[in-house]
Amino acid sequence: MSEPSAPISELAWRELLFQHTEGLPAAFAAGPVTGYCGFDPTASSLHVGNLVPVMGLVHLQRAGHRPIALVGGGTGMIGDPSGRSSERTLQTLETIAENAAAIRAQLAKFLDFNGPHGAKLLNNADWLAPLSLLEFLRDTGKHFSINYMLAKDSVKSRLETGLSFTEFSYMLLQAHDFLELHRREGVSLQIGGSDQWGNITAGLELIRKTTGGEAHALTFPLITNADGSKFGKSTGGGSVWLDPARTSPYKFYQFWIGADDRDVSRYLRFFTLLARAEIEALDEAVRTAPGQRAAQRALAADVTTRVHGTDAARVAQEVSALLFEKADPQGLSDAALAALREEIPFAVYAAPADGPALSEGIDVYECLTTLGIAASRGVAKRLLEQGGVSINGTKLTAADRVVGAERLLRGRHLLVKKGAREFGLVHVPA
RNA sequence: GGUGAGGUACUCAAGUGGCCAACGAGAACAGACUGUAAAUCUGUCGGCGCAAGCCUUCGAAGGUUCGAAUCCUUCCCUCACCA
Repeated sequence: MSEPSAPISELAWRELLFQHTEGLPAAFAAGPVTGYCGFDPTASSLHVGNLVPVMGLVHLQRAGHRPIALVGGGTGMIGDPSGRSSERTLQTLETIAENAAAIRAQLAKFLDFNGPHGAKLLNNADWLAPLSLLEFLRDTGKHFSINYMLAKDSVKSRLETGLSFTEFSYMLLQAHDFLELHRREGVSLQIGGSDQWGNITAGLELIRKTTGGEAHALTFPLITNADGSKFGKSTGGGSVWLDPARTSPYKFYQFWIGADDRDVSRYLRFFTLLARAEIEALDEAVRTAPGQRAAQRALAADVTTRVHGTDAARVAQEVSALLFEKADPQGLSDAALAALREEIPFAVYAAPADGPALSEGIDVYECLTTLGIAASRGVAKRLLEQGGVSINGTKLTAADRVVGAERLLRGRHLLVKKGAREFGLVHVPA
């Protein structure tokens, strides 16, 4: 690796810099800096909204510094009031431990754990759990005035609606973490979302008071969507998770493909490691040929590959090409066919009692109704008459009510399509 | 509790004895166009049926009639005004 360089300029052009302490550029210039970022184990998976701080750590490492990801197994038991309008529900110890383990595994995909500035994953439960209350009050609490704590935005905004002593104490725990990491690992930088500024600076304060050492803070901007919706929600409204069991790689890929033209340039900067020249070329492509959506494709391919791996990303692309770009279903890979079954309605065909026997062919009405694509046979019929149905990529007419078995795809499958984007997959037993 | 108005298909809303599966608008769906965008234009829009046609619907249940969403009875519900 090259000499540690300041990631400041890199973060700046990527528009990832919200604010940082004054001495940070000098600290970066002086040599490798160890920086950390905390992740709440409130769920068993990270979601795309967590990706900004994750990428922050990645940039730190790429610039020759040493990143530490801290899973909040201890603080997760308390709950950060920052950016929250109401008290958090506490979670059980077991849930938090499980979540922490799952998040660790996801973070491992982004960071390099080998080499002189290899990343490290820590859990603050390791030192917070054994910490005694008296010890905490003497060593940490003593350094903070209530006035100081009340002045923090995270607290101030909650004075009206109410805030428990537990959540009020949160910033001290986070400060304690920072100090602990400063001592154990030589950490001198904490990064996080812009809402973390208050908590981070509490840590700087504690480090300065107890050790006289200098430490720094760096925060990222809040991600916004151009249309005013909340970033990280799928069209259905649910969060987009990194866990493939929660959000399939195909849906994950589609989330990025669907990025608004007005957002895609920023997202490329935030979430990919593409070089500046490449991203600027894609910006240009959005301006000159928005219909190509080259930027969205690049974004989706890059992020999906990093999170789910090359194979899963390829399958997601293949399925997307089939469903949205009229790719030939005959060329579908087995993996894509298997993925498809999970994404679109799937049914096993049974010849209807009053319809054509299986030997005569496959009844299209039956396929449409059992898949739930058409509410009734009458609707199915009208669809066919209007040219709204195609099978394996070929448009059917009113005369094609029964299709021959020779049209089945590998594994005796039939890809049924209604209109532009509603699909179903039928398996026809031999 | 009293008086008045009303309950029609996904929504709004016509229809007051046969021409009503029920005007019209919106939504939705399909086709053309398109960028997995938006707009626009065309078509469809209770079920079964290739069709002729049949079946089930107009708050619910009964009744009158050759025939009812439309008339009568009872019941249920909503809204408005008065107390």
